[in-house]
Amino acid sequence: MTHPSRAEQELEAMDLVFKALAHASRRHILVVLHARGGRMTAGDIAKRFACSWPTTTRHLRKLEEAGLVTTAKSGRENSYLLNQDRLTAVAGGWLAWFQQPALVNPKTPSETA
Amino acid sequence: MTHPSRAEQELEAMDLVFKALAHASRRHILVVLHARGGRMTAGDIAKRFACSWPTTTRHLRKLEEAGLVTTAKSGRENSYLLNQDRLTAVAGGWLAWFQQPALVNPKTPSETA
DNA sequence: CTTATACTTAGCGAGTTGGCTAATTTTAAA
DNA sequence: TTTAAAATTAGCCAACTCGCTAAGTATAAG
Repeated sequence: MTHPSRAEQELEAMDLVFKALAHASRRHILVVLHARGGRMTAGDIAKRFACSWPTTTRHLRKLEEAGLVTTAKSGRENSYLLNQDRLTAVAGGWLAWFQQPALVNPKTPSETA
Repeated sequence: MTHPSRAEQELEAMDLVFKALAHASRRHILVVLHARGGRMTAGDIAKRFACSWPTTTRHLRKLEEAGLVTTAKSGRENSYLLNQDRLTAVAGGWLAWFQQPALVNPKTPSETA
């Protein structure tokens, strides 16, 4: 195949989102970013965390790769913008599955495969 | 300190849940489990996945440690039960944060620290 | 031009993850 | 009692994660 299908891209995208949410520091960054109105410079974010600035940069990179934040450079400052819609759409979308009733009968009499 | 505080326990619990959700196979197990009514044997789960049975067992162990499934042994079969409430409470609870308005003014004139 | 500021990139190292096969355990069937 | 089935545990290994420090880049200030 020459290119991944749309469905494969979405699965890959979802995987990046959940992997991004797997670390407490990254979840924390998103919360702080939201609390501060959805926009902060890299320095303001780094200042608020115990880990070193390069470590924070790498966390931000993963959030960016997952599409959960975008960057906007201006002068020598680099701002990060929360992509709230994507967070709630992807993670919330997956989670919403579990509000739905089950697809099949829990215990069918003909329990084939 | 002799024991972790309640808040620390909850943070630790949330971390286990999000780490459990970080792998596509584990998310898939939860979805299949829900679709089949919330209860399946280890064998039925293992059959539906490409990876080996021991690998699936380990995924199930992580889901169990996160409190997302519980086990019920009966004879030589081991059933896994979906803990749907915990999944939606913990993951959904964190996500719900982002439906709330921001805590502080996005761009206060006195941009201190 | 030189220096400081704001960040990122490079690269190291300990620890974790996730795949596998082989071996073991437990219970049911013959 | 022997054999088969269901599942887990043990242990190996390559790959990834995430912390760090040091070095580099780009822009603004002096």
